Amino acid sequence: MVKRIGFACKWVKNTNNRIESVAELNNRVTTVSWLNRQTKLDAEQRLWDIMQHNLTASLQLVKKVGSLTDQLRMVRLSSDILPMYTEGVWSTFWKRPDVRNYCESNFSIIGEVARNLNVRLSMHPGQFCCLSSDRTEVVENSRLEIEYHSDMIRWMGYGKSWQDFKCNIHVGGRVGPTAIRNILPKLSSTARNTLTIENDEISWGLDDTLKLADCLPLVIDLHHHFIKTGEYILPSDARITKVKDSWRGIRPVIHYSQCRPDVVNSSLSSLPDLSILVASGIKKQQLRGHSEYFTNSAVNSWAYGHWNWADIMCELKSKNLGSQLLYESWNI
DNA sequence: AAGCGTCAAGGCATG
DNA sequence: CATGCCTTGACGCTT
Repeated sequence: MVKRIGFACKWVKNTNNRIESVAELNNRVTTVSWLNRQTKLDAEQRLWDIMQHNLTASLQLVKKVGSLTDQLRMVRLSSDILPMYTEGVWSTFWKRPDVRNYCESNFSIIGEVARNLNVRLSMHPGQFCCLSSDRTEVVENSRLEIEYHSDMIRWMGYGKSWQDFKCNIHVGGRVGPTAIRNILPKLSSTARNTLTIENDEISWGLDDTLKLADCLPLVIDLHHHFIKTGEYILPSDARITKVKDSWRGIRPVIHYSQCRPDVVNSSLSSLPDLSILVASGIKKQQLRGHSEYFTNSAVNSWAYGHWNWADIMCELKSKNLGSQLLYESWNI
């Protein structure tokens, strides 16, 4: 069993101590408002160009990750590969048969390469995907967002069996875990095979996501759990056992990040104490932010204990650079 | 070349 | 009720 460490969405390089995006491995973007200012022809040409670029870049990214040592072969693909896929007006572009054919054949290559190179892939619909909203139109839009990801996952040849791919969401919204449970029968089999539920740091924490352990795998975000509760949860904790069991034999994935050292402003070799930080006037909002690198060695030592039972997705500004450093510090 | 304003969507915190 | 923030840069437009 390979123990993996991964990163999210973007490949960067270090140039003169500055983190710099590598264009040919990363996505291009556009905005609805920009598209609306163009002629339909120009706008659709732009979407076509972005689609071509992003699919090529995603393939190159998977190949790049596939060239790393086994334990670093894990990456989250961006949700922005096909911009406006679920937007009210421009979603029509993505229904064109020529567009769908292009997506289908190119995503299929990405999936094939990932499987050949043993790269573990995932995706993560963003904050606007709220399956547990109390507004029906928001739930419906969120369902479409899930199915957008499911289309990409299916084209890549995943979603055929339980957790051959991870598509991670938060509970989101005001209704709570029950809403997630209730909507599952309305989702595609691809979505039901790939969805995972992550605890957040404000509304729905680990105690809430655990209520879904019988129907979906749970992703514990160690940082979110710390921000919400102040706890450095241990691998031996009974709740961790429940999280692990929710994956039904597949090696789980957890998320890991650290507070920004300039916000915490304390020793980098001891565990920050949440209650002391909050008492000193630091807002939880500020503590939510992710650091550039994993500079706190005490927090790293604690997180290391979790690598035994789960692959670790790093959420860092320094992306692949920071996860590589973490791997090097752990692989002595 | 450099600087600045803009960006689909939800929801929470703040005033 | 209205505004700003979260995340976060990348892009396009102006100077």
